[in-house]
Amino acid sequence: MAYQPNNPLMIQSDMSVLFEVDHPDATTIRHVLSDFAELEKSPEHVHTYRITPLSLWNAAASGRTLEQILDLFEQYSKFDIAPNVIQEIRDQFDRFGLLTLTREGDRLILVSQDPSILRKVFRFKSMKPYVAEWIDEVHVAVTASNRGRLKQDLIKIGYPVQDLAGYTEGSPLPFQLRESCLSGEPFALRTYQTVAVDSFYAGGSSRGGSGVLVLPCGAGKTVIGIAAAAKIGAETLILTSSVTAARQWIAEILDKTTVREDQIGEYSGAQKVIRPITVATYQIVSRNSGKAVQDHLNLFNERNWGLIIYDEVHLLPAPVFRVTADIQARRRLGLTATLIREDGLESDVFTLIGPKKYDVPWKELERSGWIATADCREIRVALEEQEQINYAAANARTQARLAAEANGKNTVVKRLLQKHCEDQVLIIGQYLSQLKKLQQQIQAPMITGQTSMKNRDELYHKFRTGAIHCLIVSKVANFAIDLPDANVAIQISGQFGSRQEEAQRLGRILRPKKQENQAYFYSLVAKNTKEQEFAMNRQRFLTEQGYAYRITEALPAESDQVTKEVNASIASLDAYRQKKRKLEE
DNA sequence: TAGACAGGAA
DNA sequence: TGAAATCCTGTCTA
Repeated sequence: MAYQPNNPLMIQSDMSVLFEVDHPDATTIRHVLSDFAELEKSPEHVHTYRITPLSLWNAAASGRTLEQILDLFEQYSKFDIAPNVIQEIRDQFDRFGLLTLTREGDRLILVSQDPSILRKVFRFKSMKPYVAEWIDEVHVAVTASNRGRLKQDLIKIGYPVQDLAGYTEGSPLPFQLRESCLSGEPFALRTYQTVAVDSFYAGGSSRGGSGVLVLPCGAGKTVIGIAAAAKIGAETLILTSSVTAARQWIAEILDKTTVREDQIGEYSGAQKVIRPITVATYQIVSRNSGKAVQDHLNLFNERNWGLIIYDEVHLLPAPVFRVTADIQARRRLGLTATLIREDGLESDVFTLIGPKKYDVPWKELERSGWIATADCREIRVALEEQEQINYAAANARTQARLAAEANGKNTVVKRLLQKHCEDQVLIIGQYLSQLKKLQQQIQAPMITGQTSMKNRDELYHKFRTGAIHCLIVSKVANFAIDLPDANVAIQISGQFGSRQEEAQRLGRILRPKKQENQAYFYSLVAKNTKEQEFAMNRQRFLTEQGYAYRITEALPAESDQVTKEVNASIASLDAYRQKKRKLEE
């Protein structure tokens, strides 16, 4: 193969891949590429991916073959590829499955077809304590209680192990999915949900049964978790990130399965009920105050669980990993919208919960109509003259804040509100002071952490029924799962470069719409500031999913007259809607 | 024996 | 890099 100027991929010897995204086959290429490489940068024309050992192992685990990767290179690479790159990919790819962990009676055996591998592994000092007995050249017995820690240490030295040691079945708890919800609506798994459950379970009792499923918000993670539990048919422990999420799980299980109310327990601060199906919060498990920690750890041994589900695995606190390391004999299912963790504990997810088993591309769901089509725009707002002076003089710490609170953003918000006066709009921001200021200017209701639950419910209700069409929300939007759906989101500031947050916020508006299945996501960014860099990092995840951000510049600030007109039009629209609603009732 | 509220943790 | 939200626990009131 020689130089192919029209091909879009450049694979470099530092394991980075440059990808020209304007290529006609970009969608297909991204689909394969994102399975074995991580997106690092995604500006307009050329995206940078990085191939890491972990990304290759995850690819191997979710069923990608080395041939598929090499075919992609063959077909689309601009230059000849340095042999060391191919070698490295082959090497890492082959490493997955080189070592397997199996069971023999109550002993765990580390197996390798190649005796030199085992010798190499146990030359590491950190590995020596695990040896119980060298059975022969290719079989080493290891202490069973260290299953989790052994896997962690193995991955640290670069040898992921395929865990085939099987699981304890757990106490049986047979139940089925209903054919219709309690409301009478018919209920059935969607095709991709069935595929997800099957790929989690695939391979039978030893191979299948532990891993992570990656699904976008709104794709029905709960339903998939429930279906997996039903398939296994054993007592199940579900760990969630908040009490609201826990209650939602309970409600969904009651709604969609034959499980009785007296079979489900909530284990949280409010009540600590352990039943065949128990839903607990991470908080209570990871909390360590005196003797309480022991009580909560016992939760894992309290019953003979056949499955442990980790909801929102990307939020899993480090202490829960420690507990999880000890319970490797139980089936584990991780659910998440993104495997990315800003704290870099991805390898712990890989070893202690399991490898990625299935990944639904957002774009695919969009095509089949399960989620709305999103139009994402980044609008760059110039700083005012005085702001520029302040910005230049400030230290790095205050610079970020100054950029986030740029005055010009408010004007843009007003203009967007005018444009979307027929839509349900969420305005999301990071700083309370900024949100308050905006609130004074546009007279829309606001929800923050301080807003009482009663007040929130009332506002949610009004927003859902359309009595109000614009809601300002603070960081509550990241956690509150009962936040109503909107079709327009305006992000006026965000937390540094959190990709995870960006994904969550977009997820807010992706639920399918009744009429036009179209959503709008605007991200307001101060021009020529740190915020522009943060925004780039934030958008990486969405670019990975195939969303293109269109970047536009805001027009110069407008007069107060515009503001007044916009306010008037919002007020009259609200009044109109209220009247219409009353008439309907 | 709930519910409200404040304070601590991470 | 820092602000804001969460959950949990303990105390007080009716």
